[in-house]
Amino acid sequence: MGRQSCNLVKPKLRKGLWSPEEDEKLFNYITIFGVGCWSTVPKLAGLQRCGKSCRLRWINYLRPDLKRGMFSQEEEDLIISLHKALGNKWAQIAAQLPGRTDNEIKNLWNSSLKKKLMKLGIDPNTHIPISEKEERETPSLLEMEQAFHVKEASRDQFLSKPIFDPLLLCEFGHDSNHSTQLQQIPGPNFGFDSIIPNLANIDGSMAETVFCSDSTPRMSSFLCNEVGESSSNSSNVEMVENRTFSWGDDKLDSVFRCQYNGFKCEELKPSLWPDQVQLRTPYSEAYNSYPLMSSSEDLTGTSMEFFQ
DNA sequence: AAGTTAGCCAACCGCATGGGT
DNA sequence: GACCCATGCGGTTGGCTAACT
Repeated sequence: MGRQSCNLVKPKLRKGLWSPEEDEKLFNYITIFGVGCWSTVPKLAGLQRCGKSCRLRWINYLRPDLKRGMFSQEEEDLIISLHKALGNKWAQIAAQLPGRTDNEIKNLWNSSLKKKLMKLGIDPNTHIPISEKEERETPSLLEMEQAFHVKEASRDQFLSKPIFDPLLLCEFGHDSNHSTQLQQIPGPNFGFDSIIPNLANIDGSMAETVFCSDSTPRMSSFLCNEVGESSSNSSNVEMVENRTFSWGDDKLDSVFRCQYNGFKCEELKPSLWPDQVQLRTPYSEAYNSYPLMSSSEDLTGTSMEFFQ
């Protein structure tokens, strides 16, 4: 139905943290008269708060049956299994944990449990092991061809062409402070167009909306466009992590990250090298696996090629 | 010591729902 | 059925604090 929030109806109402005096007034009122009509509680209890705020304060903090302190391992396990079954139904989850509030559980989930699961390699949203999930989601070559609209190209042509993803980190150009420099991929030989609309055309040329000069890495061009900047200055692109590749044993163990005006824009996670490379873009929360990648031995000032 | 960053938690906000008129 | 109102729920925000630079 949509209604005005209580503070708009009564603009003089107090907001923010509760003082001990307010807590005492509310606690005394509820212990004497019990929980009834919340909208009348503030007036009767002598509080400059809206009923909604009083209800929340009581439920989340003042209620005498609340359990204080850290969550036990058993409670955490229960929350995880309940979340697996119920999803973000915090009230339903809280109903299974006496003395715990939905808000408390939600906060625990967002600040701690999510990260714990991710560390264990489990997707906190689906509760599926991430490796298994990626396996399910990694497209076949045929799917990739279809997904990227390589309609005219024959399979052989497709395979022979370097695969180009405009968000790949090597597109960020070089960092003079580091020994390894990654520069432009050959322009016209893209195997498929971008997942990003209007960035690269099917023939491999860049879309017209990209305005930065040739000397500017295309990723930053894209980002410049994305944020509607009018300047082609790429100095806003900052390499926040740029460790030297280890190519000697065909193993790549570093992760690159870049920021654009503080916005983390992508990571390249080559843990599956040499069979796959995982890439995260601003458009994908999860890493997507892309098959194969090869490179010339000396990356300095050279291109990287992506092929099957 | 001062500034910055990250984590945590309390509280707010908007929307959905259900009951009463 | 339409409207009003109270309550409940889940997502988000803001502020405090500790850790880090």
